[in-house]
Amino acid sequence: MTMSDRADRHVERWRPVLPDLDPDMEGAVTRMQLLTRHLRTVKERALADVDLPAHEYDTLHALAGRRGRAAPSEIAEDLGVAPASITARVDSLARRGFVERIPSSTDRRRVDVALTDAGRAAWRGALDVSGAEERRLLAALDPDERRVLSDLLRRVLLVAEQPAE
Amino acid sequence: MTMSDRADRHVERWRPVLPDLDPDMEGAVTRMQLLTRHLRTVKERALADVDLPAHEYDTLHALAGRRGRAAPSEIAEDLGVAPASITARVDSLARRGFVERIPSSTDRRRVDVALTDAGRAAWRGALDVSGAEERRLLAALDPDERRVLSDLLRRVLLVAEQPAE
DNA sequence: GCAAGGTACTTCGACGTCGAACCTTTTGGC
DNA sequence: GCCAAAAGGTTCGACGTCGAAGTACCTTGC
Repeated sequence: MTMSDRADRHVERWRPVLPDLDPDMEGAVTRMQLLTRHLRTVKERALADVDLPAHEYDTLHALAGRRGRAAPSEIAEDLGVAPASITARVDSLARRGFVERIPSSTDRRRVDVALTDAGRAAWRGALDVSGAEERRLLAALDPDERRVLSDLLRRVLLVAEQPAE
Repeated sequence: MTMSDRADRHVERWRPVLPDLDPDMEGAVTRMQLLTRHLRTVKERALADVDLPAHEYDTLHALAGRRGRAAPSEIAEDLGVAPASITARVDSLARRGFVERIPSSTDRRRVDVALTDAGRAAWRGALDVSGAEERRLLAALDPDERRVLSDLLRRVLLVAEQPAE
C-alpha cells in the first residue's frame, strides 16, 4: 500500500492510449527525468540565493575538479556542453574575478582558465547548498538500498555507453 | 567484478577533492543525469531522421495523450514548460498542418489546439523510434529488476514531491 | 623550410526558453 | 449592473546553447 507518485499518474493516464506500455520501464524512465529536472531547478534556486547562475557554478565546479586549472575544451568536455559555450561563461566569471585566462606559453593557441582565490571561495560556499537536495532525496533510501539503486543504474548506463551495435 | 561506467570514473576523479562524497549517492544521481541526457540526444537524432524536432514531437505527444485536443496551458503543464513557449510550437505545427487552433465558442479567451489526421499520423510514425532507445537500455535488466528499480525511484520521487518540510 | 592539414579558441547567427508585460474576456463582490 | 481582480493566450526582450565559420597557431610530411 505505497503511495502514488507523479510517474504512476503519468503511466495511468497513458495506459488507455498505449496499452502495451510497460509500467516499470516507463515508470523508471519518467522518474529519472522528473528527478533530474527537480534536482536541476532546486539547485538553480539555491544558487540564485548565493547570486551564482547554475551554469557559472558548474564551470567553477569543473575547474575545481581539475585542481583549479583547465583548458576551455576540457571544461566543455567535462560538462558535456559545446566548447563555444564556455567562452561566455569564462567571460562572466572573469568579470567577477572568479577566474583568469592565462595564455599558455608553450602553445599559443591554448588558454588556461585558472580559479582565483575568490573563485575557489565562491565555489566552496556554494558547494553545500548545491548538493543539499540530492542528500535530502536519497535519504529516503537506506545505504543498502542506495547501493542496489546505483548498481542497477550502472548496468543500464553501461548499455547506453555501448554504441547500439 | 563488474565493469566501470562513466559515473564510476566521475566519482573516482572527485574523491581526492571531496573525500566525504558518498559514492552510491553521487553515483545514482550522476547516472540518472547521464541516462536522461543520453535518452534525450538519441531521441533527438532519431526524430531528426523523421524530420520532426523533438520539441514538436513532444507537443504532438502531449496532445495525443489528451485525446487530440487541449488548451495551450494544459500542454505547457503536461510538458513542464512555460505557457509562452507553446505559442511558437503550435505555430510551426499549424504551418505543417499537424494541428489547428480552434477558438472556444464558450470562453473567448481560450483556444483549443487540435490534432489533425496528418498530425496524428506523424505522431504514430515517430512513436516507435522515439522510445526505441529506452527499451534497448532497460533490456539490460530483467522484469523483476526493473520493478525494483522503479520502486526505489518512486520512493525517492515521493520525497521530491514533498515540499522540503 | 615550407605548404597542407589539424588544433584551440572565439565569433557569429539562428533557435528555443523563459518571465514580464499586454490585451482580451470572464468572474466575483457589492 | 458595474467595476476590480483574475485568467488565458500572445508578444517582447534577454539569455544560454549550439554548429559553422573564422583566426591564429602548431605539426607533419616531404
